[in-house]
Amino acid sequence: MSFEQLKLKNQLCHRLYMASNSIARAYREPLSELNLTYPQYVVMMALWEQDEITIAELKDKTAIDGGAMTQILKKMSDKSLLAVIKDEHDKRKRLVQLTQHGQSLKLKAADIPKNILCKFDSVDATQAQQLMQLLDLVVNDLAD
Amino acid sequence: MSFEQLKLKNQLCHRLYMASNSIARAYREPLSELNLTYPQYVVMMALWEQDEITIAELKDKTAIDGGAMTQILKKMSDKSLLAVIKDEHDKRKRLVQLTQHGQSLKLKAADIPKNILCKFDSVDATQAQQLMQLLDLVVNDLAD
DNA sequence: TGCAAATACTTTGCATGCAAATTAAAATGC
DNA sequence: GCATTTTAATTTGCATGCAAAGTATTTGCA
Repeated sequence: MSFEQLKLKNQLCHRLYMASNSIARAYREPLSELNLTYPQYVVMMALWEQDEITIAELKDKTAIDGGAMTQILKKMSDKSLLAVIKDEHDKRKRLVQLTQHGQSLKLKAADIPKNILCKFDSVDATQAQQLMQLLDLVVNDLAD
Repeated sequence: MSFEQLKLKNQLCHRLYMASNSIARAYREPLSELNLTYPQYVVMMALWEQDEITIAELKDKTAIDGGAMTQILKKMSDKSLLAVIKDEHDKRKRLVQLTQHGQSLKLKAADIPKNILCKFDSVDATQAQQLMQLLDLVVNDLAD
């Protein structure tokens, strides 16, 4: 038996593993200038779109794990990027709110996506769109 | 300014992040039956293809970080899946060798890829191929 | 009304991913 | 030949990703 199905070159999962790590690595340098890790940047993007949302909503938007989210928000709060405040209507919930500093960082981050995209010599805009659509299918099919 | 480029729905990186985590999560259950984590499974696939290679070659094939690789190999060695032996020709190098147990696990793993693939209701074989090709472009463009 | 079940988070423990520092050994260069 | 550089791994420290257990509230319902 050749076990073709077990060869690394045929594994979609391994491609995703490498691509995800590669792109996260590519963001590392530009994000370090903002003193942000990649997941922290994802949280910031979510909050720049909509501020003052609950932790649960933030988890939905970012797909970041709950256990990790607590730690990430704590570190971001320590850096005065945001504040986590109680929801008076439902004391189980907590609201996440950008600080002035957190809001102002949006301007500094504005050029990052462009600077990453310019590294893609072989992938044009159409292919990038196509790639995102295919990835959405994968994510949806694997969702519970 | 709308800052479209900072919206999560436009981030290829976030799609990759979610897709990679999703698929790794999908492997978790079937792999737990083999007592393997996902990166350990990747190491096994590499060794099933070619046994008795150096750690450096294993890193190349798997794209697993060196620091992590040492830990992963130690755990796999503790589980008697493989052995790490000295290379007598070059004492800097170490060779990784599957045990009988490690080799025999290949049969039990043979059905895993199929069982994952059947979760993809929306992605046919052609799209999966296309997706892998696009991911290869991304990885290559981001390679140093 | 009162209690079990569901929610929203936090905490804990384990397994990476990654950068940087360290160690050991081999290859180079002068 | 020998010091310098390069290569191969390991070690260390930090930041997640994730499952499972724990805590505090709120809902649902009998």
